[in-house]
Amino acid sequence: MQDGCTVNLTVRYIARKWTLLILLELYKGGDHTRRFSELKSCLTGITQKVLSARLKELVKEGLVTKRVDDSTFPAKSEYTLTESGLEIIEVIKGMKRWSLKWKIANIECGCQDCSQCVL
Amino acid sequence: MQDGCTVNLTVRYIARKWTLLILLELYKGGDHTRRFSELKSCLTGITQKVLSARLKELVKEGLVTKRVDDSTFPAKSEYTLTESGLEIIEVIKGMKRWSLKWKIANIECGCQDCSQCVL
DNA sequence: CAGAATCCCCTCAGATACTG
DNA sequence: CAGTATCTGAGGGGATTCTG
Repeated sequence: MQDGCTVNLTVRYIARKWTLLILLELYKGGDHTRRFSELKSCLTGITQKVLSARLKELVKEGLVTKRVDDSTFPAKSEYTLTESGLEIIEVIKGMKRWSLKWKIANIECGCQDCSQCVL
Repeated sequence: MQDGCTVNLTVRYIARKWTLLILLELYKGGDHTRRFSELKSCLTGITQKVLSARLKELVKEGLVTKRVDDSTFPAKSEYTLTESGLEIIEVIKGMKRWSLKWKIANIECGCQDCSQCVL
């Protein structure tokens, strides 16, 4: 399986729909932390199922940690970027520089992670 | 469409199955050039249909140029990395460093683009 | 609030066969 | 050699409903 190559795997991993956007939202949050509901409302159009699945994947791969506060009801869930999560943001910044320079598909982009954004 | 974000688009673009592997094969070739049949035999398991489709996409987005030599029969087709193609390889190197450090899914990887490879 | 469970659609990629 | 055409299956993601 050539699919098994490390770089390829990583790229395919973060390219799953919504994954990169979730990472960027966490990066923007204070302490690189966001609640489930915050992510849900930031990421227009995402479904709970997908958000939940992506977060679970990210936790599993160590890019994000999860903390549940059940002192209150309903319980709150907070998700935070880990060290590896922060480091992959740096790689993504490099990718962003490339994409702004070369404009895949000449897309005019007006949303969060472009010229004016955090990256 | 949050999908429209530049970085996200770029990542999803090169994460299509085989795309990254094709770029790496071209990078390894002399003058960053490879023939269709060479790519076909290097990339074990790829079908002509998919190889053809990916190359067409890469040419369209300007990462690769195509040159046809029809002075002979059958005609030969050569594909070469462009400047933007070469630059994205550099970004991919950054991604590779990350993936070797953090090992997505703890995959043991023995193939071309890992520790011993060109990247 | 933060999910889990179903159902459904639809794209992507593989297999195969054909052509200039 | 370098593709194109057609068919098919698997899986990813959307919509909706239910629960601790």
